Amino acid sequence: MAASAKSPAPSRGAYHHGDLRLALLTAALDVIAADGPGALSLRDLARRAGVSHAAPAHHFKDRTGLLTAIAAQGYELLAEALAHAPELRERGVRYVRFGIEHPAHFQVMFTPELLRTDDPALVAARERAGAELRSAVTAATDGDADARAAGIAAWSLAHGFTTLLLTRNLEGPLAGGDPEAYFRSLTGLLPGGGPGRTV
Amino acid sequence: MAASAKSPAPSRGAYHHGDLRLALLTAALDVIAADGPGALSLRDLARRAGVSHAAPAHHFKDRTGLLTAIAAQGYELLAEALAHAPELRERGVRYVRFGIEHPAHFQVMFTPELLRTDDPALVAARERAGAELRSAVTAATDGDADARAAGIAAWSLAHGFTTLLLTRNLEGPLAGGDPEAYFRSLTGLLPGGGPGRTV
DNA sequence: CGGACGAACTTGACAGTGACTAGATTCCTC
DNA sequence: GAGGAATCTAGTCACTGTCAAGTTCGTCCG
Repeated sequence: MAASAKSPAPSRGAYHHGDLRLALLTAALDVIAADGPGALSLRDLARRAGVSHAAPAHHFKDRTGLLTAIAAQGYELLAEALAHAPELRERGVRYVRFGIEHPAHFQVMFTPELLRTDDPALVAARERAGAELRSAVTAATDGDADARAAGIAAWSLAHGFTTLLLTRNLEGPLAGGDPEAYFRSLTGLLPGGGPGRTV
Repeated sequence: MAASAKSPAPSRGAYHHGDLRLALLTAALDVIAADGPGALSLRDLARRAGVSHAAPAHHFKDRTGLLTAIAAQGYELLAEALAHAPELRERGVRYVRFGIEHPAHFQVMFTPELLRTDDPALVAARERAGAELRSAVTAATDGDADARAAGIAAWSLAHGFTTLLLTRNLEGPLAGGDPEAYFRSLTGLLPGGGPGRTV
């Protein structure tokens, strides 16, 4: 129609749809957040986007490909969220916040049987997020002998809290309160949580 | 659960199969442990047991019914594992051990969208396990004001560690060591871990 | 300017799945 | 023995992912 500039659109060319890949991804996130990865159907996504049932296969080879792309995106978002955080406790809070804001990503990232775990993009993104996690711990413990143990403890605490939260296992105790604030109070029970060691 | 008091046989009557219900459950656990709940197919289970494809429906109404039964059984096993443990740290270790020994149960128990969460048997079993968890915490904190917070911290730590372990996220750090022993060392970072308060 | 090329998408078909129904078989109890 | 419930078979339906072709469009090259 009008614009025939050589600059290819920011997100690939649009043919019948506009940006089908993006539309499929966001629709998939909606479905997963609502009913879990098991409820995901490529045909349903195609229907929502108003394209034919086989169109998704062109962007993601198959169901596993779609989920792998979501996981990779999730690790990138997580790495981004963790970066530039002052110290360990704050990174824990951001870990929890990431789970709350991106429940679909979180769930898919930690369900390995749904993914092509050797996908290069996935491996790279995961490594980036892992580096962020590790740097926070080593900075807090500052070369302590059992820095690794402290890191795993912190990760377990944040991960467990987030998981229990997303599986609706903390609704009674929290009673509608702010999860992040609650988690922040929990971190006081672990060493290295703040600027000064608390143990 | 049509429980007729006259039941003479220990494990229900055997007709064509022997004990189809049990066979289906154990086969399902194998499949889930290997490839996750998404790989579960009633037809496949029937094939493994050597019966027709519709036979499973007579024991479990549908796929969700089977998974709900597994979750309920899981909570019973967990309650049983937690009972009679001396103190909080030991219960945490047993929580981790439960996850290692019953990975399929663990995964299904904490995937609510796969279950009929209002199933009476499931609710009852969950309540039993929850009571065990709570009693361990209150015994350790002994009426402390933030006993609930400590309980959630302990639960988060054990749950997160188990989850990360089962999703193969700790293979690097642990390097084949004993997970239970490793977790036991982590609990030293939390208060109320031993007979005497450590904070 | 026009034709070739390739990417995005459509159409059609296939095997496998879960849910459902009706009917046959076997076992237990009386 | 006969009745009745538990158990299993067989067939159907709508749905799914995947494959193999076609079709339409943008772009580039001669």
